[in-house]
Amino acid sequence: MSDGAASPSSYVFEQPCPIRNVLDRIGDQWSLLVLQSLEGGTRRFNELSREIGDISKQMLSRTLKHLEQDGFIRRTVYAEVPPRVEYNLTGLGRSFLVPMRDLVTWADENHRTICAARDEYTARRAGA
Amino acid sequence: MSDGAASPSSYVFEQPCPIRNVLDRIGDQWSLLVLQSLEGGTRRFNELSREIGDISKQMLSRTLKHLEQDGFIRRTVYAEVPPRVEYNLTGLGRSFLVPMRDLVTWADENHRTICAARDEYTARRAGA
DNA sequence: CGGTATCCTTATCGATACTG
DNA sequence: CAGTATCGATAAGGATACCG
Repeated sequence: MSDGAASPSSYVFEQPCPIRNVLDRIGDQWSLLVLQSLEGGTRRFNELSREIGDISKQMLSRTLKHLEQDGFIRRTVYAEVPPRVEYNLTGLGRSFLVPMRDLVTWADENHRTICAARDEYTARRAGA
Repeated sequence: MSDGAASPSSYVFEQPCPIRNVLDRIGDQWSLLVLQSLEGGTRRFNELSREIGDISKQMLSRTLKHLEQDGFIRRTVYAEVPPRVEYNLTGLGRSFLVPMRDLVTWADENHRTICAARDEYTARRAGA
């Protein structure tokens, strides 16, 4: 606070906001799942597809491309037949998972409270 | 559920995943902005609208309803003319912002690296 | 195997007119 | 002031055929 820079939260409302720029990317349906999967080690395209389960090839492809583009993951192609492509986390990707894990933990610890709040809200509307 | 159970990340792939259920809600375009704004204290509808700037009335209304429904914020109606409605954070909402702030800080600290990675990716595709 | 291109359906969102 | 209802544009997403 007292150091020169403003706190990060002070400019989340600015129009090209760097924080929103970053968070919007990983806030999508699939990025977190892919990252979690890769945390378990190197994975190939179809391994990821099977592990995540309900993701389409297109979305997996896009998500991987985005993550690679942002430097979260590394894509390695082996000149073999049949072709082999491996994905794994970069240091950046790994470092991202640190604060992310706290948020996941929070969600885990509070989802019951949240569900209860939703039910209560619904009940109030119905009963009122 | 958390006691003695597997780590939260172990069931992010399950179909009705509580973590995704929670994170999908606050991962939208506006929830975080509204929460950040309310962190500054009690706000009224049009105050939020002005502070966030580029949000439509409809989206603000929906976002507020979702956040209220999930127990992140409290909506207080005063029986006055003209009508006055105030929004503020609940304890749950406040507690959510703790891990969220770490993620925002991470995004703030790493957005340059990410932008550089994006540029490099683009350059590689163009130059290759 | 590891994707991309295409088609089509559905969800999202902004603008705005209207209500209490 | 504080929203809700309706409409239309657009983007996201799934299914799948096809390519290297």
